[in-house]
Amino acid sequence: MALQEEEAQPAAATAADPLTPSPKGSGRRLRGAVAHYLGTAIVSGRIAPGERLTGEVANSEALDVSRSAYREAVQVLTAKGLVESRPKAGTRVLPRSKWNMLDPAVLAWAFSGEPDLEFVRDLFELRGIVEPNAARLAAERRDKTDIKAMKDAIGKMRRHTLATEAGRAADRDFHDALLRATHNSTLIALSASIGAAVNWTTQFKQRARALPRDPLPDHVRVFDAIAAGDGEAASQAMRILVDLALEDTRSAM
Amino acid sequence: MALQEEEAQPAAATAADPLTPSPKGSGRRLRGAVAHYLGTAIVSGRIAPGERLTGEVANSEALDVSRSAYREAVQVLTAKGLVESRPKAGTRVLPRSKWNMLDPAVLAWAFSGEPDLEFVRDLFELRGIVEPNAARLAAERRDKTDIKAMKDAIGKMRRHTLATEAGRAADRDFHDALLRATHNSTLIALSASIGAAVNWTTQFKQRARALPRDPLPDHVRVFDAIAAGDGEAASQAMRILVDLALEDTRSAM
DNA sequence: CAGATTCAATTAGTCCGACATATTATTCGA
DNA sequence: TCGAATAATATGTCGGACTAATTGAATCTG
Repeated sequence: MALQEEEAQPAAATAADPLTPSPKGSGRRLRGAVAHYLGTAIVSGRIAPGERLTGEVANSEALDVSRSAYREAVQVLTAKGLVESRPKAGTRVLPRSKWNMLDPAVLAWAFSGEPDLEFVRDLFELRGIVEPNAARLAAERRDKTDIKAMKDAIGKMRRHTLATEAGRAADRDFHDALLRATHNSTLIALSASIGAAVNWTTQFKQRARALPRDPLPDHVRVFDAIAAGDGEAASQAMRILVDLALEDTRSAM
Repeated sequence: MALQEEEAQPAAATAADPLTPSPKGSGRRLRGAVAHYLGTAIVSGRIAPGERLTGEVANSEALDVSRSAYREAVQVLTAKGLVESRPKAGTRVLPRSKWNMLDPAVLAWAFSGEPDLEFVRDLFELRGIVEPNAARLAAERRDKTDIKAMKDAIGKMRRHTLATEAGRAADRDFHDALLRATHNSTLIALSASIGAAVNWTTQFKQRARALPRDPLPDHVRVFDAIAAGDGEAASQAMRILVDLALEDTRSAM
């Protein structure tokens, strides 16, 4: 039940260690680890909506952190709509409809374990709606900087395969650059969410050992249309790209 | 500079009172007031990206709150991507591209003052992309509960005008019910954001004394198409609705 | 006996003061 | 001039005490 056991312990714990900040030393801050622990517990369903989580005093000392750190972690969850705290009533998990599913951290928690297939479908549906339209806007508004960013991402994708982390990063960079090229702050805010979907998808396809298609040509087609300023073509190309990605992922499931 | 002055003070403060939780008593919690204060200060641009806000000790005592409460407020801002804190370096405002613009609280802060016209345009663009497609999905997936919720909202819209708060709430309810009818968790998460846009828009049109169009027929058309299960018609009707709303707002600016 | 009211128990909210830790900036030495 | 040890500084964490709000039960009243 402890957070950072004294030193090397033969990994004898029956239940999975609740908190281990990160491999070497202390990566993120302590409260970040607590937030991650509670966040994954909630998103994964281990603590169901409506349930009351243990009181601050008890829970904080069970996790072996100060009440201050624990509370700050809970504030983060509250800010993301996962829980709600009231005196005497305690801290309750809110219904899923209140959760900020598009928050990058929530997405990370959702994907840290076995992600819900239905949720992956939802994210793809969002991509299918947003990205083609975003591509159209990008084609109309992109400036030299945007084109360069996308070109660089394409170049990196060409050099690295999707099996490597660098390749996946390049993929994410491309979609990120595209969203930025729309110069729409709300779409840019969606970049992190869509990036998470893209990233997890490719990783999943890798894991399923099903990498039948080279995604590069699709991306190049989108890029060319945007660089040429052809909104309609960009939208069409992006729709195909997303559809194919969805198909690949579906078949890999 | 004080948060809650002893009692009735003749409002003699030169600078606007930084924190006054809410009219009667203490509506939201203290840290909520601090977060609101800092949040609006950042979103409104009074503290520009890259700037460093005053140290915790100094700032907390300037606001007349404990350092704990102040820190918890900062955690909220951190969770929403507005700031980033590191030891010795202090707490800096992050670039706008890192902000969770779609977070309900951030939207509320953005609309608490004079909202940025460009941002309103961005939100409308998002509506224009998301809502027609959402209407299509809603037409395909809605169940009896969804239809009832939308029907109720339409009924309320019929009874109250948009000049009243009840009318605006009904408008929001309709769009919220529509997004929920898609049964897509990411779109439901967008409901709060889109609702904020809808709400602010109608309010703005009211303020400009320009209420030329009765929005009810448009909404009814969307509802009928969804109830009938006609996705294409629902999408078309919603596109018209959003376009008209955008046009009205644009002319009111 | 049903309903409203008071009251006490519980839990989060706030406060304070101290120490630990991580970075940056500086200073010293090769 | 450059690099490494060092000091200063702001956040991070801790612990305990007290406050305030809310709930649920006991109690009083109609």
